[in-house]
Amino acid sequence: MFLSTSHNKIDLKCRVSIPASFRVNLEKSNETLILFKSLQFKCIEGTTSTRMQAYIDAIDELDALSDDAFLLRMMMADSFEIKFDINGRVVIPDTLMNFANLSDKAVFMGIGESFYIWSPTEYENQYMKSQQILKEKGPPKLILKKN
Amino acid sequence: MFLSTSHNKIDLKCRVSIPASFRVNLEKSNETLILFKSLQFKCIEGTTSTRMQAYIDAIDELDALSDDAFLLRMMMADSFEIKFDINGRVVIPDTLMNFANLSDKAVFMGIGESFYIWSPTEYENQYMKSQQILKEKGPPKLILKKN
DNA sequence: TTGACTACCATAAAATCCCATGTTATCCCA
DNA sequence: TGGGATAACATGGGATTTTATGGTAGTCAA
Repeated sequence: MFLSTSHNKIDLKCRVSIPASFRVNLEKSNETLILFKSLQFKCIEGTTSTRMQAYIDAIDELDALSDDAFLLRMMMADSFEIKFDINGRVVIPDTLMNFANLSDKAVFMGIGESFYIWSPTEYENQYMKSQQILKEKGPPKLILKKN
Repeated sequence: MFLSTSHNKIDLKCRVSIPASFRVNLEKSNETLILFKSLQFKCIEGTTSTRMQAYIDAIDELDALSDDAFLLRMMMADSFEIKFDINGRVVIPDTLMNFANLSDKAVFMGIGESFYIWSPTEYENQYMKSQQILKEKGPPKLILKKN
């Protein structure tokens, strides 16, 4: 489970510390980390290799000529298997730095099975948006059912 | 089951004792504790990791682009897996301290499948409100389902 | 030989662990 | 049923370990 949010610094070599709790999560289940362009937002998404494999398998279920399959294959092409250094840091590939508009700060946001890496400003925007939706539409129906 | 109410002190390191009965509850079922921002109130909600995992699984069931999925992901970002120290205390993350307006005292309120942590004043308000509603509208029409 | 990349070392700040203590609740036996 | 003994609980403080992050040295390839 990837939970919680933290703000870490990106140095001149594009190194960032992955939050310790995320790292532990990966280590416990003996998973390697995959980073890729989010299909929904201007941010990087991180997840386990197992979950990435599930995406790959899902492509085979689709019509091979469909737009969906095409997009998913493109996503794979912009995915990176990432290694940690001894201190729990990773280097963010240039492509992803540019895509997510990252420079010197990164916001890590755990969303359960995976996590997002945002630029601070983009994170701010999305957070505001969620508060707005919550205010207008109330909590997800799922929550009310289970309570 | 989380039941009953208790008032505990928060120290300068943001540590609080989780009421023993809540702790026993978690230990018996071998659960870890998750704390997160309530989507309904200005308080912290505590629950088991199993229950949180159910929410996470639910995200994959939803349309990934829907508002509900978006809000649930945001909820994960404001959730924390919490460890106990040897005395049954936890540290409340800064984000949650601020959100629930906590400083030196916390009110723990068991509500069945989860529990709330309120600031004393906010707790007072909500309690008053419930008494008021009870007085005006009478007791809730509760229908117990037979299994 | 230079430039990019990787592995490793260093350090301050923060989180965590563990011991100590007063207080409250529980037990047990007369 | 009373009351002392015992255990459980809530809380304080200090020692220790992690974590995030800066820097340096080594490696490989163009």
